[in-house]
Amino acid sequence: MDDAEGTARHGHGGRRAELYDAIRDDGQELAASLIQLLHAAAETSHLNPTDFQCLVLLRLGEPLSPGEIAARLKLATGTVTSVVDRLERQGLVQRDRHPDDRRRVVVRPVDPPAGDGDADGPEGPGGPGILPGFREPMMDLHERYSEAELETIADWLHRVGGVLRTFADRAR
Amino acid sequence: MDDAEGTARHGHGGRRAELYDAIRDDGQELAASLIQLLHAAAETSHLNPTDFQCLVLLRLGEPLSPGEIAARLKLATGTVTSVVDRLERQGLVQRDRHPDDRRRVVVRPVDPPAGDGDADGPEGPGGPGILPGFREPMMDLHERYSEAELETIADWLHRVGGVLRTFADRAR
DNA sequence: GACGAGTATCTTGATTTCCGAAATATTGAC
DNA sequence: GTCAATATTTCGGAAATCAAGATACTCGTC
Repeated sequence: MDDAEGTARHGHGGRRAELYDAIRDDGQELAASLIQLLHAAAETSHLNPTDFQCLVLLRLGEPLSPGEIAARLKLATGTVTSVVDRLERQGLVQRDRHPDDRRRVVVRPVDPPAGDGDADGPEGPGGPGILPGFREPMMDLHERYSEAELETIADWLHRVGGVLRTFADRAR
Repeated sequence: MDDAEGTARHGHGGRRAELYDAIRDDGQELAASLIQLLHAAAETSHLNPTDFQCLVLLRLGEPLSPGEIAARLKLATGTVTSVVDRLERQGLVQRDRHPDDRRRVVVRPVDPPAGDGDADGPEGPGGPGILPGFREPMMDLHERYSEAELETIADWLHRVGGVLRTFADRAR
């Protein structure tokens, strides 16, 4: 079904296949880099990988309950208690009881404050200093592209995110 | 690079800023999904997160020495010995001595064979079944785009990979 | 050739993290 | 008001991780 609409074998359609491969290879390389980055960032934060990843999840998304964290990180619920304990002890997160359902606890990141690390302006939602110094090179990179191209990139990113989220959700 | 310098404040240049934000937000969401996916995939592989991430690194890149793995994953060298022991015991990697420098060991993934999980054709270099069933939705997704757009995406992915790799390398 | 400095991997014992199951607290239905 | 259901925490044991020392190999120098 690859060449479904017929394009993949359209004379010089090999170009298209090349692009698929390039995107896949670059994507994999990027994933590998991300893994290493995850550990490097944890290291510099003086956090163990699990605690750090938990914190990233909270900062990049919405507040989560311990049970949710356990499900997403595939940890035992008891483990999450320890993780949140450690993060809370360091003042990085905060436990609040759910207003409606008081057996629930919501874990919220604390002090998500100033910018992306190299910017001091008010940062966007959920985007605190996970990766200090990352913003600038990305801005530089994006200057290379036209508005239309950025449109394409944003669209693609959004859709890939959807695919990945579907995958992540399915595994629960 | 088209209207390079002055565009970000060009009357309705707000559109550009919007796109920057969208790319950042979607990118972060994607990173969060990737973290969850990492643990889910480890779970289904019956591997602990560290072992799994080590395996991914080996499969997605070139064979690495234990010392290299330790540096990239920020682990003690002794830990890597255990990790590789476990992976080797399960037949997932293989230790080879370096031909020239025999105190060195190179860890190579074993049996990287058939496809991406849902494809049976010969898979590309280093791209075994890390994520079964991922190929198809991605192919479907990419059919939405023109060749020129794919060109843009591939280019962007490649360059972002470069930025991330720089970051990962710097932390060593 | 053999010696010593330098480098890479592998052991070992102590510490930390993680899991699994039972205990506690709260809700919602009957 | 009682009881089943759900969510979090506690607790002991197992596993993974670290730090430092031991071992093995290479390379430059004599």
